[in-house]
Amino acid sequence: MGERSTGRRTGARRAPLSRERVVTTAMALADEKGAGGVTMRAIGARLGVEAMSLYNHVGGREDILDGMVDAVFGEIDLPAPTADWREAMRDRAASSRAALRRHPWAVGLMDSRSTPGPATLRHHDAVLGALRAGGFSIVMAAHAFSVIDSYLYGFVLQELSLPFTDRAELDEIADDILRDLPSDTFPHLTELITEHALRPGYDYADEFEFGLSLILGALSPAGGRDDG
Amino acid sequence: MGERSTGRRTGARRAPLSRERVVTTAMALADEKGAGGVTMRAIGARLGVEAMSLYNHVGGREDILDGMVDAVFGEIDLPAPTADWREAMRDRAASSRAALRRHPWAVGLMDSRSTPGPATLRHHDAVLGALRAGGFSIVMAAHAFSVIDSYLYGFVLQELSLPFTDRAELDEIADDILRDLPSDTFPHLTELITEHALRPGYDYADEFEFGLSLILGALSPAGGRDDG
DNA sequence: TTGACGGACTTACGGCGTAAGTCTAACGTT
DNA sequence: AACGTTAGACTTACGCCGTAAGTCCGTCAA
Repeated sequence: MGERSTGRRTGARRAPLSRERVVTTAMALADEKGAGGVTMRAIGARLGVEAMSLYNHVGGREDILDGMVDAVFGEIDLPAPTADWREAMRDRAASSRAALRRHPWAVGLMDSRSTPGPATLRHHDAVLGALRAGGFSIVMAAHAFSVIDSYLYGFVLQELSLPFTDRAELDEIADDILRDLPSDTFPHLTELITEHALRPGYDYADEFEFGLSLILGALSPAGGRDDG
Repeated sequence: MGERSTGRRTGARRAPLSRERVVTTAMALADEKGAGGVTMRAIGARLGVEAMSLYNHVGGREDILDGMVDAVFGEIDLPAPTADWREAMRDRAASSRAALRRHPWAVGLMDSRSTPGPATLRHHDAVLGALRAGGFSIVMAAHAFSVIDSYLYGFVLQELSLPFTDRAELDEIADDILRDLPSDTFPHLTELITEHALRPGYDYADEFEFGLSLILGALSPAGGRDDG
């Protein structure tokens, strides 16, 4: 049993594991192979370690997923408390959307996770702080937080579940749908596709701005629909 | 090998399988045990059949999940084309939210599914039709559809990922958070919890109405922020 | 009576998360 | 230098999972 050594010498140790390294590796794996690629064995392989060794540093798979979601919140720029709450919200929305698009698995993970991590809590606290600094009462800040975040997450969710990723795929899918349907089965859908989505400059991502402006424009610290 | 019979007699046949029966059973399973409970073996067991028999009627697990999502869309009341587009949108939002809460696994499934089924297409067509009937142009209808649905899905997503389900759990979680934190680590979060969420009548579900009214109020066929 | 065939059946494979137990190299103490 | 402790890796094993492949039987048309 002399060949039991795995090849490493006493001097050439591998970097020590840690919860953070495990979570980071899991994120890289998810970015590359999708949420389904995150398995204990795959993470271990990346780190040059057996799956079971991970249990010395994390509580299990669920713990890793929690860590991943929290890490995504950690990547979002915190809004500063400023009088211009609209700009603060706009910046935060852009930063959040960028993070969620960078890690497309994050939205899907969010709805099954219920214990927020420290970065998540810090993020939420900063958003509330920015709204309070903008003159919102506690109740109105809660309202504003809820609308903005709902819109943000919902938009990204839809954006990510579109059956196409670039223009070529859009054209292909549109053709498929139009060919299958007798053209008047779903007249408004057909209309939308032919006269809007297939037009040269169309990009669903552009819709984000419209909705965000609509919401931010309608919100005000006073609670009504006038400008604050 | 006489005992090979599984007990059924020639006369007492079991109801024949079908894609629809498989999907319906899968939904019941998901409603009861969560999305994780939907396995080929579990569905088969419910139907008194081995897992592999399901493959005679569905394309595989993914096909079943597609069918489940489409079935949820099928449960949503279709908006009628009417001049009062705001009421139509309000009714549809309520019906959608009810369906998504009845089947909490649906939102989580949506983001991994990219081929919409017939009920989904019909639903989308009806919503577009209601907006067009309300006077929206194609482009504005696309805008309106996007904001409303983003808000809707995002709200439900947040609602479902709350770490509590009823008042007692809220109190417990709130206590946990407040106890763990040195009270000024996340001052605005602390403030929100103690002075708002722990108040007697608080219920996060109430936030839905605020955001929906804000969005519907700000929308108009003309595209501006005035009333249509 | 016979032949075809739809649909349920069994078996098997590779992969999953993780419970349980083992082995080893480094460290603090003597 | 010798020794016990211990952290953190390791192996093994269990019961799940989705599904590819092949078998077997009851029904029905001819």
